[in-house]
Amino acid sequence: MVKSTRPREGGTASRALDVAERLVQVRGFNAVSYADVSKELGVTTAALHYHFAGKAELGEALIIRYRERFNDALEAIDRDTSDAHAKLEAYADLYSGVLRNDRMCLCGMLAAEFDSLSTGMQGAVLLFFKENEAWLADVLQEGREAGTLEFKGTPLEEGRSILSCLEGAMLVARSFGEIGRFQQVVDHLLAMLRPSAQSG
Amino acid sequence: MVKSTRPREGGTASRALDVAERLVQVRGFNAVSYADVSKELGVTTAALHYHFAGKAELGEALIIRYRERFNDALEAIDRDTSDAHAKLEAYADLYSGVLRNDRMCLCGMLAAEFDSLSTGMQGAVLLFFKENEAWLADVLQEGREAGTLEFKGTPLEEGRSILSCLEGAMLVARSFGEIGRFQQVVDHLLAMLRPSAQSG
DNA sequence: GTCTATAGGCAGATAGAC
DNA sequence: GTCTATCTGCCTATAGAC
Repeated sequence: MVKSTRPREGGTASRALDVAERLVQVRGFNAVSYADVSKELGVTTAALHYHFAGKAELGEALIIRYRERFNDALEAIDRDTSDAHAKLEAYADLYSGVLRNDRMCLCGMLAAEFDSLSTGMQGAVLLFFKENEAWLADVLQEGREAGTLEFKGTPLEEGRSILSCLEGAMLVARSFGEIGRFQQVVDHLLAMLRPSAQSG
Repeated sequence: MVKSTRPREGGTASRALDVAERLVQVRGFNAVSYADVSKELGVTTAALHYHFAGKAELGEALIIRYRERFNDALEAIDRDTSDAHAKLEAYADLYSGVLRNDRMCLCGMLAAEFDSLSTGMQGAVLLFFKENEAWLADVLQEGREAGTLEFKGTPLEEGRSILSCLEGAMLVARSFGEIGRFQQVVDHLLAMLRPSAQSG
């Protein structure tokens, strides 16, 4: 079960998650230590253990909060945007924002380290992906019905492709330190979804 | 400079690379230790240090050999296949093979851990990507001229998109343990390149 | 909630014998 | 080329004072 005991905003637990999130998104989970987080936080590792029983629990809390915030952002998109194509652009912008902060998507990063994670963290990562795919599928379905998006196969299949491509584009673009590489893939993907888009 | 001092096939250095390669592709570089590799190899860590000065040197040798073998495979595709579309299918099959062994692309894995790698390893990873993109660009150019492939933009841009999408598809598919997810993205990408392919 | 102190283990790495 | 032995440092984690 992926529960959410939201730590109080501004409290130590919350700030610990802020620091850990950034470090993990930049270096990877296995390259971040309790000492890294607690030092930057200005407390001892013992204090950190008071808030999170172990590194795995800290990692799980990290994913859960990331996922909740991401879902909030998706709801905001649904609220503010009606056109399906514009929703996809807004979705891609979420990723662009992460990349501009020199970070990788938290769950994309953890997907690479998947086999070395606790089962709790693994489950939380997969849940994040599933919810993203489901949201994308809904948007694609809307767009298809409204005639503003065209694609082969089912909305879920197309959503899965989009998620995979965005994660990969982040991964590679960040290595090169060239955000333009990410945007190019996004433009390519969105162009393919335009009604009657010719491939060549 | 990315030099290649090929270790003798079957020797300790070569077998060490075999073991390390598999472990890194499964767990990630930062979750693999000298002890892990040497233990599985049946030698001590001191012996491993005789062949590779440090973990970074081992890592670099890993990428260099991986890259050389990958380039050999690309040459083989060029030799055995004339149709551009078939070349792309063969290229995707290289990745499928990696995934079937429950592994991630070595350089995709290291791209996630990029910021925690030595500069030598970083350079080798980027070189791998660049060479892949260049090969893809060549194939795409051939296909466009032969009329067997259609795509928007330059061959290099399209090649970069393909590389990113394949790496991302591996990343996500492997987390779910569902190779079918990877194949679905591949089918989608290849379908988009068919001449006169309609998007919807 | 945070601290000091410390345990126990594993990391990468080296010296020197064989 | 491989070994034993060892070093130093960092890791996660805990006990107990404040």
